[in-house]
Parts: sequence; C-alpha cells; structure tokens
Amino acid sequence: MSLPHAILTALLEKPSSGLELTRRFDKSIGYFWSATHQQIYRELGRLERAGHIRALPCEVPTRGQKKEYEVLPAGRAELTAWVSGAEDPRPVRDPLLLRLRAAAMVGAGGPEGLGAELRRHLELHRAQLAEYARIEERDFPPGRDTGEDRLRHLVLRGGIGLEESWERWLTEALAVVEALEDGTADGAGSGSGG
Amino acid sequence: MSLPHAILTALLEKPSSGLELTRRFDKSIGYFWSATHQQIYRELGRLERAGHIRALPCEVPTRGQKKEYEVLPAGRAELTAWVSGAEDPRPVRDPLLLRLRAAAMVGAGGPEGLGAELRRHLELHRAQLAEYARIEERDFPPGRDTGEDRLRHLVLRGGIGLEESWERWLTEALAVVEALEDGTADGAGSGSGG
DNA sequence: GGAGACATGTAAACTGTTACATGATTAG
DNA sequence: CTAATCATGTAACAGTTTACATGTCTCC
Repeated sequence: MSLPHAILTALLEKPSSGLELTRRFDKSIGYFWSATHQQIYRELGRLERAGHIRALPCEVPTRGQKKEYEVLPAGRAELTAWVSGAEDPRPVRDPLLLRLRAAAMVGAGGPEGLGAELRRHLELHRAQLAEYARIEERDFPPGRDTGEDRLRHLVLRGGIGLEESWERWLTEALAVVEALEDGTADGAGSGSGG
Repeated sequence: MSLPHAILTALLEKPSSGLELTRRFDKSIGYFWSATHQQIYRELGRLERAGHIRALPCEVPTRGQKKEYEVLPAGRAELTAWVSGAEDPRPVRDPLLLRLRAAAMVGAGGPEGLGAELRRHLELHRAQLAEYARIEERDFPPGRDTGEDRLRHLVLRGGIGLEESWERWLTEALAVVEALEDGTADGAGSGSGG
C-alpha cells in the first residue's frame, strides 16, 4: 500500500492538481514509484474522503476544471506513521531474468533475438543512468547537502546503484549469450557465418 | 503477463502438481518471480483450458487428489515466442526508497526507527546473498558450466548483483542516517545517549 | 464555432492477496 | 474414528492497466 503515501509525499513537496501529479510521476518521485493518471485520480478521491488531503476551495463544478490538493495534518500524521513502521522488501520479480531462464529450457543458443534484446535493455538502463547523473549534478552539487537533501540524495543514489547493477550484469550476460550464439555450445553446429 | 510463462518454464524443468509448483515458487524460480498457490492453481486452470499444458491422465475425481501437469507442444511454442519477443524493463517500484523520500519531508533526523529499519533490511539482503552463494557453490562449481547451465548461472548472477547493490546502498544509507540521528541535523537536539 | 490540448473521470479486465472450504491420506 | 497433513479449489477484495467518456480552455 505505497501509492497513497507516494502521493502524500508528492503533495507535501508541492500542492498539485491531478494532472500535475501525473506529470511528476513520470519523473522525480515516479522513478521509484510509478503510477498512471487513473490510479492517481482514484487515490486522490480516497485520500480526500479519508480526510488526509483537501481540494483547495473552488466554486465551479468539478468536471474538466483544475483542482488543486494539499495535505491536511491527518495526512501528514499518516505518512509519519508509515515512515516509522516496518515493511519487508518485495521479492524480486523480473521478466528479463525469467525469460533467460526460459531460454535455457526452450533452446539456449538459438535465436539471435536474445542478444539483441539484451543490447536493447542495456541501452535503456544506460539512458536511465545518464538521466540520474544529470539530476544528481543539478540537484546535489558536491559539498552542499544539508539535512533532508541528504536523504533525497540517498534515494537517488539507490536508483543509480540499481541501474549500475543492471549495466554490469547485462554486459556480462551479452558476453555469455554472444559466445553461445557464436560457438553454438551444444555442438549442433549451425553455420557461424551468416 | 509473466506468471504463465514462469509456470511453463517450471513445468518444462520438471512436470509437477500444483503444490509441488508452489513449493518450487518458494525458492529456485520463485526468487525471480514469486507467486502464491492460488495464483498458481488459477493459472494452471487457464493454461490447461488454453491447451498449453495437460494433466496426466487419472480416473478418480479431482478434488483433493494429486494432479500432475506436463507442457504440451503448444505451450512450448508459446514460451519460445515469449522468449524471442521484446519487453521493456519494469520501472523500479521500491517502498523503502519511497519511505526515505517521505522521511525527508516529514522529519528527517527524527525517529531512530529509520536506522533500525535500514539495519533490518541490510540483514535480510545479506541472508538472501548467502542463500545465493550456497546455490551457486552447489549448482555451478567453477569450470563446469555448459550450454543451458551457463544461462541459468547468469540468472543467478543477476540476483546476486541486485542483492550486492542493495547491500552497498544500505551500508551507505546507514552511515548517512546515523549521522543525521546523532548530529540531529535540524538542531532539534534529542539526547544522543539511549 | 471547430480543432486540439488540457483536465478529470468511469468502466472493464487482469493480477495479486487473504481467507476460507473441501476432499484424501496417514498416524495414533 | 479423530486429528493432522497434504492437496486442490472457491470467493472476495485490493491493486494495476487499458480503453474510453466528458467537460473546459485557447487559438484560429
């Protein structure tokens, strides 16, 4: 149940309308907890009914009209409680690792598609890493971290660590898969030329 | 849509009943795609209706009776297609990173609970890492990887890489958070003694 | 006043989680 | 024959995703 807390955090950082939140969930806080606009609107409704946030007063009817939300004391209390509590890490659930394991069963060295897919993922993770580097340079220049900045920087460092881990692993994986595709490990000997 | 493919892979590795699959999803393949027994039974039903797997013949009525499944050619074809296709990596969605970001908003240096929670997570990730090391030593002794073994080893290396990344980051995070709790960055000055 | 972007919202399908129900087998 | 365990399954709900519907504002 992290989405409502992600929204409370985002609204504390800056009161926003639903669409503004959606935009911010496409970057920034969304790098660590993604959400679509439908999830966000539904959750805004729940949070408002629960008395955790309120829409800034506005007389006109609501449809198609911009609606700004801010966090109420109850919402801040809820967020504080969540931060102080305990919550186990989620088990890993990664489709790419799973697909590699499937590839081991249905024909290891076979399709060059696998190598291409790994290269594609490597590019994507490198792009994300570049984005993080840009943000780190912009928001956390050396020697200026203070208080809560230090925590936000830490969060970013976490994202960077994960992306670097993928970059290392994909590089290693590409080497292995290319060796398999090239050498045709099981001796089936499809031509290496084409 | 990875769960059916995870099940197909597991059944190719070894035909199993629902409960046996459930056990295997608590380790092994489940380290990369976890699932509960209800998800598994539901998905087994769907896969059977789709003609991707079949229950080994057995005359007695089904309730409470062990039921072994095996993959049919259509199922293997489906799995091969999935392996060959493209699928973007999932965006990161991590509650701990999110909570740290929330902590930056609702009171950074405050509760010592945060440090304790980070230590707890560090322990959990170290335990998982130890488990992976055990498996690597048992299943992939140096110099014996061949063909599909090399791919399965790669999957394990991926899990190890991620856990190591968490271990590094949590160590760094603990240092920062303990400095904040100790120095009480915002000057609120709760006693450092306890 | 029509096109397109902005903004909020509803509906349905799918996935994941928790609780419980039922039948079979085995040990005492 | 009772209790415990193994095994399969149903039901209900919460969370996620995708597609679509509706209303407003701006520019031409």
